[in-house]
Amino acid sequence: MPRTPKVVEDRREQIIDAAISVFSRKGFSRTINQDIAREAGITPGLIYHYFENKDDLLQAIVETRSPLRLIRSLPPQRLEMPPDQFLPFLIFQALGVAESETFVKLIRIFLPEMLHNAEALAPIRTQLLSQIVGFFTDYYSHQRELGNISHADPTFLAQMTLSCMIGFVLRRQVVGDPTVTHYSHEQLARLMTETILNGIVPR
Amino acid sequence: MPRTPKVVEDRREQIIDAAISVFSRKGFSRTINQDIAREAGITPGLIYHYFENKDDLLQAIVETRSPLRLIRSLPPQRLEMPPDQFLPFLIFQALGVAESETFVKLIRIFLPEMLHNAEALAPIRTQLLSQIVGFFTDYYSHQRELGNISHADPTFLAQMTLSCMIGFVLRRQVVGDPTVTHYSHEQLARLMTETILNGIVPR
Amino acid sequence: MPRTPKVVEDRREQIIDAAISVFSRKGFSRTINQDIAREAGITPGLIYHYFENKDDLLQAIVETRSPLRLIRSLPPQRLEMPPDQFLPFLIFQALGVAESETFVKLIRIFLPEMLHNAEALAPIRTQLLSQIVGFFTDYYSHQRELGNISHADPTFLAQMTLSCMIGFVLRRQVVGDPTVTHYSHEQLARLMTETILNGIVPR
Amino acid sequence: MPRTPKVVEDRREQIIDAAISVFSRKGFSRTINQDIAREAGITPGLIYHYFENKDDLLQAIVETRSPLRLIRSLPPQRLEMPPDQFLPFLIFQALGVAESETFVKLIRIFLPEMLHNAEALAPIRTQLLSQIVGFFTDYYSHQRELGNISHADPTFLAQMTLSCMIGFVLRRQVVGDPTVTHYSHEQLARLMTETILNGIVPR
DNA sequence: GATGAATGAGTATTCATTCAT
DNA sequence: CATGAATGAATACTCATTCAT
Repeated sequence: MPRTPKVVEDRREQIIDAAISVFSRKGFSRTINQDIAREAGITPGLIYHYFENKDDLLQAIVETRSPLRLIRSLPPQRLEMPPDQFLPFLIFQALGVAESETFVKLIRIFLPEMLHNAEALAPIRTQLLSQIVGFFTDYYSHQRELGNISHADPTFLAQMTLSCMIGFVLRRQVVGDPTVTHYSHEQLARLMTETILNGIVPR
Repeated sequence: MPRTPKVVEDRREQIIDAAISVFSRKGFSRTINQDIAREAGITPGLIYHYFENKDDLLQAIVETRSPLRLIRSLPPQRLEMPPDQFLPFLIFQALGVAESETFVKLIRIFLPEMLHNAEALAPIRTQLLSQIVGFFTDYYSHQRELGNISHADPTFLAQMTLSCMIGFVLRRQVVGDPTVTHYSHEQLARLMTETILNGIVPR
Repeated sequence: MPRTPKVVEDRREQIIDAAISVFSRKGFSRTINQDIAREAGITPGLIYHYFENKDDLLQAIVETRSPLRLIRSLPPQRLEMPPDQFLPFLIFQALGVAESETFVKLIRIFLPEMLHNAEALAPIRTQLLSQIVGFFTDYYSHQRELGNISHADPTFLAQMTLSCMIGFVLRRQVVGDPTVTHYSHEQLARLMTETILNGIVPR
Repeated sequence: MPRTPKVVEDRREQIIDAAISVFSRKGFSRTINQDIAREAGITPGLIYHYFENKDDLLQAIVETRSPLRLIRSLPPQRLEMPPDQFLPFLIFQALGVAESETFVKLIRIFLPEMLHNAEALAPIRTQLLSQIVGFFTDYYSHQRELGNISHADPTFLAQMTLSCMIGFVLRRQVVGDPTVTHYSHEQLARLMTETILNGIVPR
């Protein structure tokens, strides 16, 4: 069995992992190749054996570590579950992914680059979020047909659910807002669900 | 009164404004002093008459253009208004500020720097958001006492309202998510309010 | 009177002169910026104040030191002189230019680059030589009309005269062929003229 | 007889041929070992089994592909032929060699290196040209004794004939001068001979 | 013999910062 | 105040060469 391809892949992976760590810590621009090489335990020249240049390395991160595939882990068979059961479960799961060490690293890399290096990260902008919105919209539409929810506009409801989670994750993991870091995932899932379901007007 | 100090102030302001424009467009690291000078219509050397160095210029932006003061525009006298009147008004106002050209520029500068240049932006993290959360908490607490809302935890409700708005603004202005950019501020204010007030469970 | 433009021009010229010296000695590829800077008595970074990059510096040499203008020094009023007077004079003058220190330096730079960096030196290839050929053709045509020469094809005669001089200069200055370096310009002019005029067949 | 040495020779030849192709196209300095390896269908490391380093490979080209041996193809037995028969034949033959694909490649390699990498190519400079000059000198001297030519200085006549051919070849193959590329070898041989024989003064 | 991953010295280029004018 | 030439340290990237496999 061939050994060479395996080695190549491993070293490439290793450099990508090292780059993710350093980029997420110092940012893409502030990271020098020596940082990546040190983290990967290699010399800087070797990076260019596997990648055209620094931008290509970033691109490789986007392509091989893209959170796009995470979407596929969303459970389509649960569309039948009513919101009071499904939302806590889904939010809890989603927070688990979005606040995992790996995912947070990627956010810390992609978010700034999305702002000032737009073209490199177009797929994330255009695909990732619209997939998630689509998933939520499908769920809410289905539940509305079942009579389980009353909301007039499933698409906006999807947008709002997603925005709300993004807002929390951003403040907790990116901004480091000290006023929201103390909630557990369980608490967040329960409190968000409750609010979304019942609203705030007394019944 | 001497004229010179005034001129100095003006020139400082002019450089700060130029820096905000360029930083927000290209990012702090990718901006070179020549960019700022060109935008300000001066030469690079002159920047060093008014600022110690590039970091000091960023610091000056934080100090003189901090959105902290925007909070003071929040209308404390309206605490008595019931949520169905106050929320649409407040959200509409908040979106007007948060999605104003000036504010968006600052977000585009501060968000990445907050991630990878933490110390420089500590005040924003620690003060700005907690003030807003405080404002919302006060409002919701008061309304709860008035019996206008039923929510058990005014603080979490404040957190969620804020996260939701942040999520929307981030996707619209920073990520450029094409699935949410078509809503008008009026629509967003109305739809968000409706959802927050009534929830999604049929009554 | 403004001083700045003058200084800028001088420094640019100085760098170009330094580059010509080093390029002609070591060749373009083998010359590092530190060589040029040392020769010019500056630091390498300053080169980039005046030139985009190394190729741009070569381009500047082509444009500002091009031997194209030397052609204009060819004496058009002498077209009437018969070949036995004109050729020795012209060849002597041409050798004086072509074997001047300045011109030889340029040949040593341009000849290799013409081979392997073609696009940068297109003007020299397409303009310089055709101008010279044109000059000779005009002269020989005119002399033929005057009955002073019998050659059937003035254009080929022009080509041959030029090729002959180029061949001598190449061997003397570029190849360093030891078998031709001992001729003086006067000797070369006299011997070449004699051969061109009379040929080698006994009359 | 062992087979291995033969293979070694073949592989060496193959690398030399590849190097000649790439060097002549891109120049020695601009060629990287990967270029040579690709052209030869091998990997870069293998080059170092057959050559010490890049310079050694150039040296091997000089030694094994030197055009010095081409001289031996010059027809010594024809010294008796009068110039009006011999010159057209000789020039035609010489052009055929000098403008052959192989020879032109070598010129394109050696000419630049001769300028900026002098020591490596000393033999070519000192031997090749003096052999050719010697051949011509012998011929012209002999013909002068036979009374077939009147020229006073056979050595200079040899120099001039050679320079003239070199000038043509240089302009056609190296400089790419568009004003001389249209002549056929036959035309060149005939026109040059005619001019050398008769000169341009009417008889 | 052959590979190609790995090294490390070298080099072009960038750019914040200084400072003489 | 203002300029912009000048510096020099940093840094991305290249490539000849080595060597374990």
